[in-house]
Amino acid sequence: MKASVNDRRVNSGMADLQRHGYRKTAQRAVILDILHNSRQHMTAAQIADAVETGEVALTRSTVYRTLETLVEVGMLQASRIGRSMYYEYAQDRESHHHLVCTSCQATVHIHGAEVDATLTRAASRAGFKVAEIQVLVGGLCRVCRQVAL
Amino acid sequence: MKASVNDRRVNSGMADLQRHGYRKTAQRAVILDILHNSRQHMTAAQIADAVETGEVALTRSTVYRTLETLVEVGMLQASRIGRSMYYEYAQDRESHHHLVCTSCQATVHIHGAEVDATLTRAASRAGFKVAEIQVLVGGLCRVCRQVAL
DNA sequence: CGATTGTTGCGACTCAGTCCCAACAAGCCC
DNA sequence: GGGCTTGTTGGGACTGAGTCGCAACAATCG
Repeated sequence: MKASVNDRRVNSGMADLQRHGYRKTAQRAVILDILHNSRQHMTAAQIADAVETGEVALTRSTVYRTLETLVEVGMLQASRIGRSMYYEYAQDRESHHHLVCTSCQATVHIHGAEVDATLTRAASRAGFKVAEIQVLVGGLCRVCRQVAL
Repeated sequence: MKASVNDRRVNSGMADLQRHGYRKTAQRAVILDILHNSRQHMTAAQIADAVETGEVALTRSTVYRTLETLVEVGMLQASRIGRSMYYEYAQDRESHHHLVCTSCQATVHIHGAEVDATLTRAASRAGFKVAEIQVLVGGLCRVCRQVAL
């Protein structure tokens, strides 16, 4: 099926796109929609799968390119976990990091402000101007710790 | 050329291997040697290239497997930067994180203790038992900042 | 509505690993 | 020192996660 901007699902506030000189397209709306509704981070592959079950089809390259531009305009946040990037809808623009259970993959957010400040301080002592901070904590969640006993 | 444990280069202190029930092999010695001499972290691919210029040849799978076991016995430290893992000789066992220049790829270490403590505290509040912490700070190094002006 | 130019689809390609299995070689015992 | 056992390696196929080039398409502007 061909995608069109006139789909119902669109209008989730894609004005940010236009402000950055990008066009509003059905594909961008669909991906934003999926991430917005899922309320959790997803890989490009998961998003592609989610799209397939919908009424609009988009290719892998489009998924990747779209995610990139949506991150650029600030509508999505990206973070790397292991070999793949995960994307989530940028609700609160506040910095957060991820805590991932190595056993069940459960993920929780932790506030990033304090860690970010410490890292930024250390970086400037080394003469660096920080552009991005990636933090990932792996471990056993409460439930998996119980099971492991 | 066939590799043998009788090569000169071996004996860099592979006792750790045996303590963990692993055998001493020429391949393990070569990789350890390269990382020890390079004094910087390298990807599996870089290590494979470095090996090729030497007198012993080892395959890609061996490089990956060897890196894995050397990390396991604590002789190497691994950290992910972008899509690939980097390995470095574990000299000081003290925790450190990486600061990478997004322009020239220069990398410097920063002490990890403080950040690790903050993250560990946050994690236990969330019920997690921390197993590993990955931190990566990207930015512009002093030199590249000058150039960018 | 028509022209312009940003976007998408498609397929080929790369990079970073991972996996399997037969050949090989450390380490142990005699 | 010579076998035997079993851990290790080589070689090659395979996978996951992207990336790239280009022609077809569609949002936006006038």
